[in-house]
Amino acid sequence: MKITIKDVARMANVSVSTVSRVINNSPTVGSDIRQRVLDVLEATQFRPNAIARTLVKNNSSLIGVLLPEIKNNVLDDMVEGINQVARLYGYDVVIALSGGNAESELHYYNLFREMQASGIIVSASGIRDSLFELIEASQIPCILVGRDFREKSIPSVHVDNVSAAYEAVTYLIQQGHRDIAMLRGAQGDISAGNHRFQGYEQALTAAHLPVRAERVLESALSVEEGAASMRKLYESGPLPSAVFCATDRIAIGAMNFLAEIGVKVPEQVSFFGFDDIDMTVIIRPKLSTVRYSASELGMVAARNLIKLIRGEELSAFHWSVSHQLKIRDSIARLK
Amino acid sequence: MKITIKDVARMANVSVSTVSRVINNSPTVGSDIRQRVLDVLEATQFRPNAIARTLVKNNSSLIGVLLPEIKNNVLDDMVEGINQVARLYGYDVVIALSGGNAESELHYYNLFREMQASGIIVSASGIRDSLFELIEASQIPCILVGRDFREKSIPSVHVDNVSAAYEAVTYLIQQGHRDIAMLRGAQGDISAGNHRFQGYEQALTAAHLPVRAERVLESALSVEEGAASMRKLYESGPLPSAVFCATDRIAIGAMNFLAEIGVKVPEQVSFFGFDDIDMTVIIRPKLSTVRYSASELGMVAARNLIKLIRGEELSAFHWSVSHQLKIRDSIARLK
DNA sequence: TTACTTTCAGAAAACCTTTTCTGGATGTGC
DNA sequence: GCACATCCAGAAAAGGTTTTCTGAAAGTAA
Repeated sequence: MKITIKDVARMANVSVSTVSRVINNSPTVGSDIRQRVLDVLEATQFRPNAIARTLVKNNSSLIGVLLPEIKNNVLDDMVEGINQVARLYGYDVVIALSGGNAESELHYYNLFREMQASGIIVSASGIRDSLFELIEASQIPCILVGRDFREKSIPSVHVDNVSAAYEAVTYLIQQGHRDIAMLRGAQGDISAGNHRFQGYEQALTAAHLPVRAERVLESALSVEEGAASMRKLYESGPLPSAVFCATDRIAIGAMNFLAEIGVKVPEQVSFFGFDDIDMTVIIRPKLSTVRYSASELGMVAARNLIKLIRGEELSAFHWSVSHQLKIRDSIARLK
Repeated sequence: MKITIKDVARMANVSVSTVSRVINNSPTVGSDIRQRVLDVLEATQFRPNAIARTLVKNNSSLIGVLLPEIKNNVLDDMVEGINQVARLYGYDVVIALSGGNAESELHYYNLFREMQASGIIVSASGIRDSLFELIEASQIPCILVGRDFREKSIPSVHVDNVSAAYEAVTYLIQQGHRDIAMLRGAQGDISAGNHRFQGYEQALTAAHLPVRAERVLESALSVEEGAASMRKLYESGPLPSAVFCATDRIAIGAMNFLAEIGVKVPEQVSFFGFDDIDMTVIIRPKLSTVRYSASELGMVAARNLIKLIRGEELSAFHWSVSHQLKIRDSIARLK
């Protein structure tokens, strides 16, 4: 049998209202009675039913975070950032994992809605249009993370993927590379990959280099898929002099494949990654990559979501987080 | 203004009870009226308030998962496993991240309690005694994962860390190693590390080898800490011929440190890891390690938690999940 | 037709809090 | 001693849903 506020009231010989007032630190209760209630509270280890409280207050103080998966190393830091500012403002954050599955995605988004979450943060890699429509239709505060959605009607925070990719590829060009391939994310699935591809395109074009379709391969984000894509590239003709990868994991898989067949990095092929996960400095050669702060991503998202919840004015509708190139050992300078 | 079941009832010209019955597929409503309600439901996109429902049903169908962090690669697979069976049985799973912080740990555990979660799964690495007492005191179904708690009163599922470590270290001994160091997790913090250390001790003792305190170093679970511990070991005297590490991440960090100072693995020092994360086959030499199925861990936990929730008889109180040695290139055979 | 059962929808209670409203007791100013 | 304000605690309403209870209408058997 679960203990309720009624039980506490009975045991302390006061009304339920009084108990509630003590729990919520209302000053309008005498110190002797307050102490009596406090004692019972302590003795019973009573925790108020948040469900009932949310119902009457019509406010859950809950922020839902919807992620596709967590293997992706950057998400841990991001959630950490969200947690940090959310807790500061008195919100709790709970996470749901969609497994990258459209049905799950909708299910958990709706769960957050039904749980009366105050707001929702959606990690946008892999997000489907169906979820989009739902977000736009429902009036619950929501922020997208990790994907550049300048064109859309939902506020978002992201790395400026286009610029970052542009800078990375331009660096490769400056090092003398002319035949630069790209291992991008799957076309429809991850929009960050799309934007990184745009940056790649723009950099080549700006340098009057051709963008050749056979030099651009799709790959899922995993190490294994990176290796598979690299194999395809290898088998399809002469090796490019450099490869720009949509994520570090793809790059690591690709480099590993080359190592196994005896191709030397960076002597024969140079590599550029994206994300700066911890393994970039473990593998040999150390991977050059684009670094950004995932926790900052989370903090900006949480901060603005809370503004949205409170009905405050937003300073902007889309924010980006700074990035920088980390040049390490995976790039050869061509004369 | 939020739309409620009352609004739907009014619009369909029926009572709220009838709407509720339609939503919950009660057969006791005529087909013409049902259709009328269904139409309004469709038109309004109404979602019942889960908060109110939980309050009256006294059943949330929610499983809370409390994790220290998610950078640890195995947790993703574990949650995947939990999700899979939970959804099968009609439960939703939400995750909270404690950041390995005692206060957060209690906070989120209590949040799950207050949210009337049907059950809770706690990933036990890093768990504090305060949380323990709380779990034992509250009568809400709970299962511990990832740590061997045979001695405790809370049901748990885990890898048999003692045996697995015993087998790994015994393998090293069979390969001719006599001076085997261990990089274990921090003493109090991670109990899996404790049990893995026990296995290490037992294997040495069984082979009549001494367990020398200066050969056992504590290390947090990260790559960076693994490197730091290895540096300490290196500076404290002659190198051991083999190192058994409590996790792959520690091993990877340690091996990387040796690579940087020019010590050859496995020629000069052999390595054994634990977890079989994806990077074990990427680094050179490929790391020998202990493999187990994290998703199985999650599935067993979820399955038994649901039994507990339903009040069914448990087949056991502690379960273990199978493991196997993955022998790769990080171990030299000594003559 | 009568008496009875069956079908189906509405009324109302219940779930557990918070909060407004009410009113009794006490204190204050004249 | 009276009018009034102040303080504090209890009563009750509210929040949105589910479910039991009730009862009207329709159907069935004699």
